[in-house]
Amino acid sequence: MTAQPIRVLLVDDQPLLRTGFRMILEAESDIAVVGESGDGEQAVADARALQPDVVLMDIRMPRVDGVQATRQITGAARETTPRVLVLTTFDLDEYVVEALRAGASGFLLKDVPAEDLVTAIRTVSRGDAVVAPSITRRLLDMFASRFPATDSPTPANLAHLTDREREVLTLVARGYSNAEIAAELVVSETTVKTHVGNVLTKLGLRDRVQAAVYAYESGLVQPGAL
Amino acid sequence: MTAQPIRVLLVDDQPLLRTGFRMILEAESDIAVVGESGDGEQAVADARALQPDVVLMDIRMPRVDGVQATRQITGAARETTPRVLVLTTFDLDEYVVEALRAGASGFLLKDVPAEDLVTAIRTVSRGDAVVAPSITRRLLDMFASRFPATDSPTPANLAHLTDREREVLTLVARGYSNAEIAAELVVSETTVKTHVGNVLTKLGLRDRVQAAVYAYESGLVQPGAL
DNA sequence: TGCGCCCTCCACCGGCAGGAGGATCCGCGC
DNA sequence: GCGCGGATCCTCCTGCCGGTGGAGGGCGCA
Repeated sequence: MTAQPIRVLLVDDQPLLRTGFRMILEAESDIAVVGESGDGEQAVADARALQPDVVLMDIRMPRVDGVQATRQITGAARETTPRVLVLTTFDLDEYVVEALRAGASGFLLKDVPAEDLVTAIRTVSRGDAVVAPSITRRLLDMFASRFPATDSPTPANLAHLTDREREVLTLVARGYSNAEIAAELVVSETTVKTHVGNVLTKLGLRDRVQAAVYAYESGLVQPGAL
Repeated sequence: MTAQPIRVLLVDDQPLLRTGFRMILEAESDIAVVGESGDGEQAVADARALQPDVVLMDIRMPRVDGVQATRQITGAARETTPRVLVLTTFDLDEYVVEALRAGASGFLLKDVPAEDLVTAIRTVSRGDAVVAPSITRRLLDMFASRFPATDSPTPANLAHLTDREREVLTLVARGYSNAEIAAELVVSETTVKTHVGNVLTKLGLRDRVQAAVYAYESGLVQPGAL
């Protein structure tokens, strides 16, 4: 695959498991196990010293757990940040989400077939991500529940707004006053008030606070887009 | 694998592509292509009539596009909802997210190796999900950026609020007036105004609209939780 | 050409919001 | 006991917001 073999660091508190993985991986000509770490703290140090391409990381470990170790490894601002492939015994959501935030490039269950493991390592080393199917399912579900909005891209009422009104609404939802919106759109404050009034009437809302809430709830604006 | 073969419906506006996929799939003994649809509208009808286990759905199509068709197929409240495996030519985020919301069980790029395609169909038919590695990468990135929450559970400033103030803030973020909040909390409106004033001062905001926005942006309240 | 929709702007007015300033009560820690 | 912070309540005042009513200009469609 590559001229240089993929450098892998094994991190697990069970030596037996590390040995098992090592045997699987060393059977592949393009993969080289460059080290083993027994806990998170050592893993962080080893990752720094050995500069592996991929870190195979158990999530449950003494001292520093896998999530924290992942955070520290991926957080290190270096040229070549190792990719972290997380191993979980159970597909617990909490760990998955945490590790994700920590910057992991993938998740596998420990009962992964040897073949899939090596494939996953190659995938991750390329910069792509890999997630066990059963975990993917949950991820997608969480994702879908997070973004339920577009089912009604324009919740009926939103469609009744003119472009200008929708534009004003988004600015209201940023916390702008009428005067600020007027300045932003280069029109008079009176005009802004007209638009805001129309929005409130059309959406059946009372004041601009409810309009801002509506903007978020309808998906017109989304958290983080600020 | 199963006694009954996996029933697959092919949806793509290019007949040539359908034929190609059909040839690949029919070489597998546990997979049966039960139909082909040339556009989204027909796909919805076929899915209803043929009751496939898996729908292989192109995203770009005339009339009704793949996202809409997916929504209608997965949205149909029936015993056995077909799993939808979406095919994209490019790994465009927009389509992926849209299809996700629509209830798709997976995403593959059209240049997927034949072997991976059949594996994916088997995975999806089991109820698991499958996503092409390059797309997974993006999904994880979006995920991580979407849930920065735990890193700063309380964006510093939020922590400075008292319980009562935080309570008032969440009600402000629901679009409640001071009078309504007073009624809800069974205190006088004056008290509410005091709390709101404290919140604005502590968070460095100007008015309740900005407070509502802050509540959403900080994650104190979340869309859909209404 | 005329109708309708949208964007633009104005004046007037009532109301709620938010700031200033001060006050009481309670619980907690020194 | 005393101080401190939080929750509760009050008045006065200013200002922005939102409602009402009206008006002109541009653009598309019948």
